[in-house]
Amino acid sequence: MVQDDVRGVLKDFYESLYASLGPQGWWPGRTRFEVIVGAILTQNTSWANVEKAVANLRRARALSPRRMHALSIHELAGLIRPAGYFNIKAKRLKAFLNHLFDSYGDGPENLKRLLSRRTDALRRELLSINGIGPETADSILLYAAGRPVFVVDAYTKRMLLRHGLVGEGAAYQDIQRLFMENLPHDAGMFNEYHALIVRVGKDYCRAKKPLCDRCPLGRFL
DNA sequence: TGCCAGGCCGGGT
DNA sequence: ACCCGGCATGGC
Repeated sequence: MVQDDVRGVLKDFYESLYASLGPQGWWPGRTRFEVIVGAILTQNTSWANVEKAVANLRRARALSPRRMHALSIHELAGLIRPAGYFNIKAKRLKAFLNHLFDSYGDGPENLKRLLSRRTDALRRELLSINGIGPETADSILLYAAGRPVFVVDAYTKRMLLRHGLVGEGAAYQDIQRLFMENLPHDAGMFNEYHALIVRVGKDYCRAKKPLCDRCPLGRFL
């Protein structure tokens, strides 16, 4: 498939999804810190379970870097239990907070200073934290820092696979490049595009039901 | 009732 | 550079 076809298809997907479902208003979190917490908690986990964990954190007044940092890893694990993998994820949240406070101090501006680094440096820094991989880092870049970075997830890969735009062996970077080399680097559009893909994946499709009637893209997912 | 959900790490080849 | 087992809850 030639480059212009890919470009047109990616653009058509976006327009079809947006036309049928409208703006999704992501990320579903109130603050930048909450976005980061949600990004870690939702790793291989349904958002419904993440919401329960976030509600627990809110009830415990633990949704600020300082308050969460003050919790023991055991207390934190107890609060995020509904999100699954709670021991691992408690460790990952702690790893992020330890990095934040060690490198940017304990002042109220520490998160703001981290998130104002240049995009490529920030991405590498996030990836260096144990528990933050490519998708989590890019979710933070796009949804917490507002950078024009395309977020790739399992739904994205399935969409491209089922439309024959990539092969089974396609890596995260391959898929991200496909979007970023063929679309304008517009954070608002990348925001909606990823959110729309997830919306369709969640509401209209199943992993073992490749073809789904009612899907805005016809054969999508 | 098993399968799946908005991944990532660590150890092994 | 891949490949794989482990991590865990809740909804359908």
